[in-house]
Amino acid sequence: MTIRVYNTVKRKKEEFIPVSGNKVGIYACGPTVYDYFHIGNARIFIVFDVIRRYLRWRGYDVTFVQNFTDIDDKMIKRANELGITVPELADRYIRAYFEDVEALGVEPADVHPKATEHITEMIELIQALTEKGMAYDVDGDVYFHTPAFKAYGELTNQPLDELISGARVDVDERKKHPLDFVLWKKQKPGEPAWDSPWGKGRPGWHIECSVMSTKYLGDTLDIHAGGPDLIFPHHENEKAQSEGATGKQFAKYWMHAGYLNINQEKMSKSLGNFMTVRDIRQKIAPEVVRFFMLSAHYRNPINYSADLLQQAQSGLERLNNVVYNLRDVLDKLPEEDGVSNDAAERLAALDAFRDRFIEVMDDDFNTADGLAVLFDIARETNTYLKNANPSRTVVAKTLAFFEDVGSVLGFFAPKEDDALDARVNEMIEKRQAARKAKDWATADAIRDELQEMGIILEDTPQGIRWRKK
RNA sequence: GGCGACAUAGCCAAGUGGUAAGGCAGAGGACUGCAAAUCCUUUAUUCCCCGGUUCAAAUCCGGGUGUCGCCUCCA
Repeated sequence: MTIRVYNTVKRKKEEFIPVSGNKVGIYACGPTVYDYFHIGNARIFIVFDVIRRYLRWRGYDVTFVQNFTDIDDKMIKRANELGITVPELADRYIRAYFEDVEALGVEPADVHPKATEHITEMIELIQALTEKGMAYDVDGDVYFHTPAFKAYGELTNQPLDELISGARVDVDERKKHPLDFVLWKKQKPGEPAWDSPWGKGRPGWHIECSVMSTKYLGDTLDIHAGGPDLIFPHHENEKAQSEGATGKQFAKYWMHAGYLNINQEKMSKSLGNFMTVRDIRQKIAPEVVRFFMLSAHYRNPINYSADLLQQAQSGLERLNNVVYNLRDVLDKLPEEDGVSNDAAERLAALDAFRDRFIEVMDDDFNTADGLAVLFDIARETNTYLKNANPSRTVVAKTLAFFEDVGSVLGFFAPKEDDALDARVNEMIEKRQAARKAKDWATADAIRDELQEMGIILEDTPQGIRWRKK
């Protein structure tokens, strides 16, 4: 069984075969660091974090590159508003990016290149395009000439003239073709600028990604990923620049996630209907946001609402509970193996679940189905844990299974907090004493107090258990 | 105008030819001092509508309806 991936450029699922053996290079367009990112952006980060983890888990040697756009119109405008320099602005929001993304369980990329650190390479690429007659200079601005690239429109699935007819923007008279786009922008007074053969200026948006992707991953990327609103013009333009310059295929697979909607409408900065991860983190565990994103297929649009997040939270709690219970039971189990007579059956079932997980994830990363597999194991595990004498091997292997699959989806990592543990244990002892004396009022008061501390206490047939909310 | 996506129970959602996964919420039961957690049972004769192909369709084809998106910066 091989992995199948939906390729935007082909508009269908294809077998995933990397360009070069076991190595997989993934480039994902990163944020423009002029503000906190919103939960629509977060979906992209989470989705491609899981895809990257999964490919690695399946044995591929993955290099994941995600850039920061740290120079463009929005950066300059925002820096001016805040009265700081563009690099200061970038620094502030790059730091915020890493904080928010860590909370969401997204691993840092292998390389996080910044646009401003690759100006030289961008100039070289623009020069190469100019020499090939695919780009032209008009008074310090350099444009890419779209008709010079025959396959222009392939990714968008639209011929050039159709793209023009729908255009909503006034055409710049200096351009040879309405869809020609800027590679190098002439400096305006007060703007940051770099020297170039065309005078002082700064790079256009699309050229950045062409340079930063191929610099770290080679001329042909295995996967180029990004948000769906980047397909046109950003990715179409990147493709034209890169393939125009190298004559080679730029990306073997183009992957795009679905939108995150709010009130049935795309969440976006320009519509102003966005919520940042920064804000939402105060109210809801970022882990729940992650679970919510993964509970639908990555290419389908999902609608965001407080109610849906609540549903996600309940679902995730169920899974977290079973993992918690496994750890708790394992702690208390004697070293020698229990005598559960269906141990062999349980271990075989675990293997079957693992196969199922791989099967659904191999099919274009179906995390919704992957989670369904976990819910099935959860039910069977909960039943098994009611066993008076569970096998230590079964419990340990089941826990290992959850942690292993969790390492792909980004859940179930153990958390340590010893100081709190001591305090909680003390309170539990007091409560047990009260219960023994049938002093239910005191017992319940202690339980309420723990609840305030974010600790949920349960009296199960197997004994007292507590967990952090 | 062109290109595209989506429509499955109260809600979320998987499933692309073989007779409707999973989760949340609800109901009943078991367990329990209570609560929580957990387990069992239960909730779609049916997958937006109308035609067609087929032994067989939620899945394929044609037509329609509705919602959303891209063709400007956006993930």
